[in-house]
Amino acid sequence: MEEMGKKCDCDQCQLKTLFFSHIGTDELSDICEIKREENFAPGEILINEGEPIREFIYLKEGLVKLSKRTKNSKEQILSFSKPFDFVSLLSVFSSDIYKYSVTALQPTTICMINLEVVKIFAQRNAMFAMDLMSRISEATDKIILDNLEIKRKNLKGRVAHLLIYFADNIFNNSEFELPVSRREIADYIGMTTENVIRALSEFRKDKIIKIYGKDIQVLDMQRLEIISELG
Amino acid sequence: MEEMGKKCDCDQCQLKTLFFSHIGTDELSDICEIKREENFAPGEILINEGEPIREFIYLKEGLVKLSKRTKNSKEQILSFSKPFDFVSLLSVFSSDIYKYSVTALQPTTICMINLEVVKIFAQRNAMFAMDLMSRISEATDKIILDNLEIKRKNLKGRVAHLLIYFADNIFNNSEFELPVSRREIADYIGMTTENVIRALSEFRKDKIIKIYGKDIQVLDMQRLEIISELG
DNA sequence: ATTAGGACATGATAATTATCACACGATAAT
DNA sequence: ATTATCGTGTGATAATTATCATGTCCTAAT
Repeated sequence: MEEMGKKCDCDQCQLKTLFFSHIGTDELSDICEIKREENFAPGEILINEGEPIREFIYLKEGLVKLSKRTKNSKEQILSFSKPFDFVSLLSVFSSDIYKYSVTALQPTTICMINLEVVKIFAQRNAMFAMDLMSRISEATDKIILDNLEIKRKNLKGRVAHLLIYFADNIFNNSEFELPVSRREIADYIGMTTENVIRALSEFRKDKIIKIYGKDIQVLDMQRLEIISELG
Repeated sequence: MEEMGKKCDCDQCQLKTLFFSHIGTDELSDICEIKREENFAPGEILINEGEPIREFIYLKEGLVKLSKRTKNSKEQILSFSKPFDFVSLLSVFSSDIYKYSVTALQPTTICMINLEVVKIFAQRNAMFAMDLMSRISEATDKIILDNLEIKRKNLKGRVAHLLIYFADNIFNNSEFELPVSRREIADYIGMTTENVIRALSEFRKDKIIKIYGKDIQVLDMQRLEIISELG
């Protein structure tokens, strides 16, 4: 968790157009002055469930998991998020404490702005507020739709779904390094670790994927898609 | 689906304070002029998945289900909503077509306002926009949290969870008439109809509930809660 | 160097859930 | 009146998933 960025490069920020598109250049430099950038190594916790929400946070770079702890302290994973799928947005306007934890899975950079400042901006600039709303809706809609998809599949279908998700949405490559453990996959799809491992092993035996530890190579995407669809 | 309400009684509306609290009396009478009220009988469809979103809709009275159709045309139920848990909000700002269907389970009254008008209000009145955001976040947070709860439970725990939900959140009574079929319960908790029936039968045999068709009487709420928690 | 713990892996067995078959009553359609 | 359909209900059996046991490999801690 290392402090960064004194210089104001917000106008260079790739994310600027995404949800600051309705903020003028002068206002943007104001934001630039007060924003803070932070880096997190894989495994580091960005946000801890139960903490008060003080900052508005968005993902600039990296990959994170959103999770929640059950009463018997097991972890349930809600979603994985990359830049543009926002993070702190979820509970920001419905609660004053975080309902979910956020943990880095890959080296991650976030940008933080004091929440009160964002609220003032939103009150002054309705188009900005509308943009925020769209982002909230999109992020939560994704989570809800994805969870529905997973719910209707069986073990193999769920694991296939996840592999396709990483290949197509996160890495844009049929070969990638799993950024999560087998247990995390289990916590996400709602099955046991053993069964996740078994499903992966079967995919390997059926020559649908190759496995070298965390490295996955999808050999037969078509079959994986069929399994995800019918499973 | 019967047209209603010419007279402007928005200032009498119980919901007014909830999300129109930042709209002045003069603006409110403008809204009142353009709003439309509609009634739906149980089983009638308020919103059909795939339809364009033209109206901003909120529940004034009644009970609805939010659902989505899978590719093999099975129904998945996302949530049940009563007034204050908003409805059309979900996809309103993230898409221009509805991603979910909404169906009345009990006699239901909705209030509709042209979406463009609402957007103009939101742009003019930032506090109103902030209120809207809170509502969206709350509604979606509820769905996400509830689905997580269900995910970690087994068959009996899920059925118990649903019974408690109806008793405590919808009817405020340990005795109530199920507003849904056994199949709809199954579509909600992600199990088969037969197993939902079996779970209910077992609760009956164990004297935890009484069943007269759709009428349910919870005899032992404590035991039901234990089942919901541990199940 | 040794120990402890965690991630990955596999097999055996138990528990849970789905599927199929059948039945009955109510209701809608003709 | 009769057929068809749907919701409810139960039992038998099959399929799926969880649990428990065990082992290996790797890494962190001492």
